Amino acid sequence: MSLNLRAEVLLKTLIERYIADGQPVGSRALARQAGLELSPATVRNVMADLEELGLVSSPHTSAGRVPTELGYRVFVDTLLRVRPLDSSEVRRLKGELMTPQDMEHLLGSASQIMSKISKLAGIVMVPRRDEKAAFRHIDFIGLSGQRILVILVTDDGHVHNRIISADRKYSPSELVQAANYFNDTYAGTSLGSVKRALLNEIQQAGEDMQRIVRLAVYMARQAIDGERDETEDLVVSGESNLMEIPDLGDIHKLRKLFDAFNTKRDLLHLLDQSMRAGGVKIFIGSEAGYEVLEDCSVVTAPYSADGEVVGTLGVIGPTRMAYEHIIPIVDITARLLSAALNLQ
Amino acid sequence: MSLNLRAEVLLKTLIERYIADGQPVGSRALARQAGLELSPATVRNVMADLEELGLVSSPHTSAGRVPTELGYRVFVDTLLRVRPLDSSEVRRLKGELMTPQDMEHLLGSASQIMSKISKLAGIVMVPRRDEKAAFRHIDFIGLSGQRILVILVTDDGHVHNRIISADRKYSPSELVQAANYFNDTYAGTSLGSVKRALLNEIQQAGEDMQRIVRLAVYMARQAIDGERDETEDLVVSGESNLMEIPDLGDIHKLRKLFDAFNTKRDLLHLLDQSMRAGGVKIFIGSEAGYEVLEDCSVVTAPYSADGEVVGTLGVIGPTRMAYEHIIPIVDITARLLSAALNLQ
DNA sequence: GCTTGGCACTCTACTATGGGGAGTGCTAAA
DNA sequence: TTTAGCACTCCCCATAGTAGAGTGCCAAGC
Repeated sequence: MSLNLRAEVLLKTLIERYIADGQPVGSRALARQAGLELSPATVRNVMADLEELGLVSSPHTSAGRVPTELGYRVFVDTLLRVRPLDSSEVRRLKGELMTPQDMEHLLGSASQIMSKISKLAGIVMVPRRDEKAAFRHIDFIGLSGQRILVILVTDDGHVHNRIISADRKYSPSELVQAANYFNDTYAGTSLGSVKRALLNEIQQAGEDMQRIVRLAVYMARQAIDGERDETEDLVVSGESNLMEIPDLGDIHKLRKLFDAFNTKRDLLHLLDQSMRAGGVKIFIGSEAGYEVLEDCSVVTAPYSADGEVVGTLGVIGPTRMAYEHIIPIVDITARLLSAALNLQ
Repeated sequence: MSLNLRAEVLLKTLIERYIADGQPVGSRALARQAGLELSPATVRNVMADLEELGLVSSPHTSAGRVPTELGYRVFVDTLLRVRPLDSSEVRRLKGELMTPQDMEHLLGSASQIMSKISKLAGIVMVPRRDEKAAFRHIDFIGLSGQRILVILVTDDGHVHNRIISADRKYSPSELVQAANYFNDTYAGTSLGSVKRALLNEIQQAGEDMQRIVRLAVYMARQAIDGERDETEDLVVSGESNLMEIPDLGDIHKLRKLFDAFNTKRDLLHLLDQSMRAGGVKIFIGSEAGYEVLEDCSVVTAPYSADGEVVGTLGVIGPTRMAYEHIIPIVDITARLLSAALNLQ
């Protein structure tokens, strides 16, 4: 794909203009705005070339031109100059993310602040509870009947709790003993090894194993293995911002998008994809391969804790979004979130 | 307001018909459907009376009649016969709510199942963390730097955690001692008295108070007093169902409604109102006094734990909703949730 | 050979116009 | 009190016409 300078300038101008007001851009307006001293007729010739290359298209014969997904692609890859973030916005981001709070709130704040500044929807993937995370502390607290509240704390400051039904009622002291055994034996070990060790213990100990240990093992396994609730893996904010965007006017498509926010599966896959690559990544329209994201773009960036990438965050909006503004928002938010997490 | 039998039957038929297909109902259709052997002309006379009473209105001269808010009010208060829930739906509700799970998940399930069965939006108010709730257990876990993770468990099985910054770094054994002191001294006391006792201790102990106690007091106060996060007081599900309802077609109004779901304040007030009255309560359109709920109705019912009302749940949908179906859904869900909570 | 002005053409958006249909209110008769 | 009849109103929809924007192409100009 070889574009001469003039074609590039015109494509860039066209897309900027289209992003600004959402109307197809005609040759006259483009000629005036590009600052190239060209007549509309010449611009029309160039447009014909760009159309042949699949970078622009026209909705109908006598409308102006509109960028295609490929056009946006070329734009963000080679023509776009990102605009550094306002210092006031940076301050706002820092204010939200640099106040000490636990991970859950931190991710929520990140999502919200992105959506507020971008006026689009913010998404943050919750880090997978890694098998590498170290076990730190467990508590067993008896509730009524045979129900027991298990609280499991991992080294990254995550607190998981789950209610389980035991085989019988246990006394408070039994529960404390069980917890103590556990905390003494496994503190600092990774969850993965805890799990393996538990399997061993169960197999070797057999019948003569102390009941209290068996209880501890049983409960902790439930807490560690507990199926992950996929709907809690993703934090979404500002969805309703998308309702005011005329590009996404079709209420049925919008509904599907909102369902995707609730289901979360597809979005998680998408975010997962962008975990590998460092830095900001942009998915334009159907590129991502998800039908619901038609007419939408997703700008993502991975964030890290302790020097290791643990998740991704981003912004979802219409394909026609102000990329030069959104990209630094996502970028900076990812950096600040990483910084905040590294403190923990 | 005196309605004779015939007028009542016609009003009831009109509203049922309007709820079913959303079109203004004409005299001819109404005469046929009401089963009263009346001519359209007679029906027209009755309609004129009902219009005078403010129970119906017509969008324009030659359209049929449509119920007003007042009409709906009379309908739900005096004309409506609720339809008992399908046994399959009851089974579904029981299946969701009778599996053991902690309160957080329970409320989420209740909200979701209501929205699924009603195909509208489900809302569940999270019980206020009552000062009457008893303190059960506290844990202090050191994180990096001076950050400490406080885990507070109350008698109702609620787990609160919060990260606080201490004045210096504390060793694990210091933290364990602090927790022990705390658990031994206050277990079983209500949060309210804990708070009062803490204030006393701080004032009396002065300088000679053991540092470890002071730490415990400080941290626990932070955990107990911690400002409540209003956005976590309400669980909303199935919002996107509302996007498919033609009555709420105006995207701007819908947007405002969705914002209300996110802000949650107004909805919480509304739910709070209906806590006092027992049983199902219905708010029709602007009756509730919230602009965003124009064209919407809210069906609510309080739920209880240990014989005391602790919260409210409900369904939000268009004014033109199938009340006779929605009411039992909300009613039964509230009962089942209460039952599930009483087990805890 | 690229650029430009000119021109015919196309397509949309908006407005005006005019039936067709549904439903009403009113009146007079049963 | 109920009913049939009738004139009237208003919406909905299809049709037609117009103005405007923008295109593609051609031929002339630099």
